[in-house]
Amino acid sequence: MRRRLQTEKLDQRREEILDASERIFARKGYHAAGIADIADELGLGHGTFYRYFKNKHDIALQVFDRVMMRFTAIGLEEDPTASNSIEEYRAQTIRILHRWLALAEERPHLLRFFHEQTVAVDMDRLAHVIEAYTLQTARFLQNGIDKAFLRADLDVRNTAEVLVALIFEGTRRALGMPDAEARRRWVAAGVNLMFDGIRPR
Amino acid sequence: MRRRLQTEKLDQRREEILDASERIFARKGYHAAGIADIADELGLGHGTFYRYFKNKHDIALQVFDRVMMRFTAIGLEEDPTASNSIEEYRAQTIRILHRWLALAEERPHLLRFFHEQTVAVDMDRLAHVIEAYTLQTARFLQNGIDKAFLRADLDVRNTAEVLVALIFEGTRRALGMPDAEARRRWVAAGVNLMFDGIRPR
Amino acid sequence: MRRRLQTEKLDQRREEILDASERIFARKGYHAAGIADIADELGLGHGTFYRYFKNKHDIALQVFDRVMMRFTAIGLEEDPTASNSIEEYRAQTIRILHRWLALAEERPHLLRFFHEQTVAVDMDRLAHVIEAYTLQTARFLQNGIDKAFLRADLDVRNTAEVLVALIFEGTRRALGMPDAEARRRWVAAGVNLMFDGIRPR
Amino acid sequence: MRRRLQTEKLDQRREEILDASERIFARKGYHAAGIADIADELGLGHGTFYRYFKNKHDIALQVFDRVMMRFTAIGLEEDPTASNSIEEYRAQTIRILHRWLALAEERPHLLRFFHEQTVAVDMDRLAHVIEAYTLQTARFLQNGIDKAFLRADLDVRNTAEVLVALIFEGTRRALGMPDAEARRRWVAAGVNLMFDGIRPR
DNA sequence: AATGAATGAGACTTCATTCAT
DNA sequence: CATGAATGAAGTCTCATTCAT
Repeated sequence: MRRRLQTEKLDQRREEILDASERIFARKGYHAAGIADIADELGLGHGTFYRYFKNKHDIALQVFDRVMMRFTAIGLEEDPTASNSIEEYRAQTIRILHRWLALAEERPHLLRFFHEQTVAVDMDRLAHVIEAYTLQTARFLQNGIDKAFLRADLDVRNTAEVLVALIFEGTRRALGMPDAEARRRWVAAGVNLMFDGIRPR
Repeated sequence: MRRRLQTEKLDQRREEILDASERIFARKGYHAAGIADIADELGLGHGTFYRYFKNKHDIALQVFDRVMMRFTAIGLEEDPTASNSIEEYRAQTIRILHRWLALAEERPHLLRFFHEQTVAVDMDRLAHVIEAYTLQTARFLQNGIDKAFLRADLDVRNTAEVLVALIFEGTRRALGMPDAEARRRWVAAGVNLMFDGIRPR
Repeated sequence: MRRRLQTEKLDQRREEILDASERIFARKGYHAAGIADIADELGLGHGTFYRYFKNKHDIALQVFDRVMMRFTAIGLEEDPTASNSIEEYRAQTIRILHRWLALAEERPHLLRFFHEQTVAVDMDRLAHVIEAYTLQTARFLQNGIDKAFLRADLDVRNTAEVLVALIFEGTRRALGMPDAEARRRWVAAGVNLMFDGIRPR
Repeated sequence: MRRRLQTEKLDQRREEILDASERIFARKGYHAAGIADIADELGLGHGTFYRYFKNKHDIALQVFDRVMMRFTAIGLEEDPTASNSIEEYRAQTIRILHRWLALAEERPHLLRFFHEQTVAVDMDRLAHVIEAYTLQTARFLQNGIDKAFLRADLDVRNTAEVLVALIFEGTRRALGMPDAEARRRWVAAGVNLMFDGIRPR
């Protein structure tokens, strides 16, 4: 029991360091961020790091993973078979995107990781996250085809990839936008394109 | 004439260094790349750089600009008012995308710059390129609306942004693909989404 | 208390580095002296410097200031109004000069700073020290005139400057002399000149 | 004869480079001055130097020697035995000092060499010049003693050294002064001190 | 004889990591 | 466990000097 408390305390400190690193990495980028910066952010000695993380790259990796997990959770917690009509799927899509936006608005620095930290961490790591997201998106599309509310001739795999690309790059842009209203219009334009394309009906 | 030859030779050396730097930066990223790496690539002394470029950042900037220019040229050399029907526009779009792919296939490392060098060079520089591309895309869309072969209710500005996001992120993915055939399928899926969306007609 | 001890230790190390730098700068001059030389002198890693001093120029400045302070202290700690007769002033002058000599003999490298480090550090810094010394000397002269043991027609300001020039340049020469006896004769010749000139009485 | 012309032309170029180097060294100091600066000053390629001078240090040495020679000439061209009275010697002294000032005023950069280039060139070289000057000054003093217009108990050698120190350091100061009038007053104060000291008669 | 492109030794500086306290 | 002083590898940049043209 004593041991358990000890461990919890350690885990808490570990978490604090991860939080601080997340902020610092987002603010300055991997290379410009120094271990000292993170230490200062917490008022710790920088030697203390090395009790919790092997080295700078190790911290970066874990920060990256944690950020990724937050975003992937949003997509993965939706049931790909829940929608039974195009309207439901459209609503579900918008719901997911708005959750992304909400997370990004709440923690504006998070999204920098998708794109700027790619060099620092394993390229493979990001590829893995993207693959998971693509598969999930494909499940949504397949569900629509099965239930005949999406075009039967859809190239599921590639279209899923296109959509994921759109989501990732889109959210990056979203952060540069001045206000929530602009972001919502952007999402609307994206969803319209996704569902109806640019050709007149 | 003597002077002219001299200058040409210098320009050639300058070009060689830019070429080598492009390769090295693409291979290792800005931070990991050392001046020495670039020097070795050419079999030159590293001091030679500083006869042609002020410092490391200066080289990075110029490499970045050169790469950008190649890609932007592709989009900007097409006439946004050339298409008079949806079929023509579709063909034009596919033509542009295939030119991007061709360039990317020919020089596989180029596209890394769009996304990984953003920290190294001015963020503004990339923003500027993207803005130019977005405006050009908007012209294409407006042309289609004017000639009634695109949906009249299109949010031109935001849709243009969405499409540019799609192109930039899409081409990045394209590089990770195994073969040209896969890339072509990806482009097809993208173009289909762009023109017709996922809803059945 | 713990903190206090820590700080003292740091200050001590800072002082050691200043001492070593003083020796090295005096031995080789600012430009020829490398950070590595100073590090070696102390058996430290050269990185250790940068924990105590911003950069090479910063060290030079502080060494220079410290050396200056030692010499200026000698002149400034005497009371310019203490002497009431020419004999007393002569004695006071000799006392000051012998203190300079003693300091120079004790630390033979110190005086090089007055003349050889001028380029490295701010020219203004030396000018400031000299001005302070000149003013102090002028006070001595004025005291003598007021008490009528010095010539009434003395150009106080300019004569003070001449004397300071003599002291500074003179002490530099003193260092090149073989023995203490030679130095004392030099000082005697200087003081004789100062008080009585070369014209017979 | 052809050979002679050739040689003259070379000597002329050599002289030009020495002139330019003198200006540049005086302006920036030995270390900060680059071979390129001197080359630019003349509109020459910097490789051309190495046809005339072995290396940077070699140029510095020769520039230094040339500058020294100009100043020493002033003192050495006067006859130490010419004066037969204290008034004549005083006039002679003032004449020499005013020639120094005139040279310094005409070429304001020259005097920097006495003091700031000491590190760059051999310390011995300057010592040699100073020794020559001291000997000459001693001859003047001895002449005065022999002819009984100077104090018989003068320590000739040391007083000569003191006077030379005064001249060298004094002229340095003179350069920092705002106008010719200020310089003249300084010289007057110096000469008064030299002849009569500060004690009232 | 003149040039200036190329060179590389050498100097400075940073910062991730270690380890004695 | 925490600390932060010490370290030195690694990287950038300068500039005197050489040498092919």
